[in-house]
Amino acid sequence: MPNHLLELYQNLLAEFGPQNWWPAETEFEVVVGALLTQQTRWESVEQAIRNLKAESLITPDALAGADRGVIEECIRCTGFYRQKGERLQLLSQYFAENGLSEILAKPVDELREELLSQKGVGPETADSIILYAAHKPVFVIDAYTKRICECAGVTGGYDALQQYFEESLPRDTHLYQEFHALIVRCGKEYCTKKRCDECIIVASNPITARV
DNA sequence: CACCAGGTTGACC
DNA sequence: GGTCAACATGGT
Repeated sequence: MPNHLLELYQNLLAEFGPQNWWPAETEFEVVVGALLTQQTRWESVEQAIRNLKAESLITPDALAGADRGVIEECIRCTGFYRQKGERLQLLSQYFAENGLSEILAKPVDELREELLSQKGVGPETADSIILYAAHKPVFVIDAYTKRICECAGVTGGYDALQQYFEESLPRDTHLYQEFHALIVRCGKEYCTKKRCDECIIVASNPITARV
C-alpha cells in the first residue's frame, strides 16, 4: 500500500524546495509568533515582532514586565490586539517564572498539557511551539492543512487529522517541520479563499486512503 | 464595500 | 459533547 502522504510531501518538496521553518531568530520568538499569528497574516506578525524588537521586548522577562499599552501598540497590526496583548504577557510570565529552556525540555505530553492550560494557547499554537521551539515531533494542523485534506477527500477535526498524519509518517521532527511549512507555502499560493482549485500538486496526490 | 487571514475562548444548547 | 459569535487590524 503506497504512502500517499509521504508522496505528497516529496512532491511538495520537489516543487517548492526546503522551507527551513519556523522563520524566527530565537525559540521565544517562535512562541511569540505562534500566538500572534492566530487568525492573522504572517506579514503582520513580522511587523509586530519588529516593533517588539525595537522596544527590546522579545524576551520572557522583558515582555512579562512590560507596560501593557506598549505591548498593544507593538502588536496592534496583528488584530485582536487587546486579548493577544493580555495573553502574550501572561504567557511570557509563565515562561519567565518557569524558565524557557526548562519548559521546552519537558516530555512532549507534559509540555503539551501545560501549554494548553495557558490562556490563548489552543492545539495549533501549542503544537507549533512544541514542533518549532522545543523541536519535538508533533504534527501541526492548521487551516491550510484542513483545506488540503478536505480537497483530497480527508475530513476530521484537529485530533483526527493530527493522528492521521502522525500515523502515516515517520516520527521525525525535521520531516514534520518541513511538511507543515510546505503545506502552508502551497496553501498560500494555490489554496486561497478556502479552495485549492488550481493546486495541481495536491490534486494529483489523492490521499483518500483513510476513513 | 465585502471577505479573509498559519485560532481560541466562553456562552449556550 | 458540538456549535457559534466575539475578538480587531490590514490586505485584496
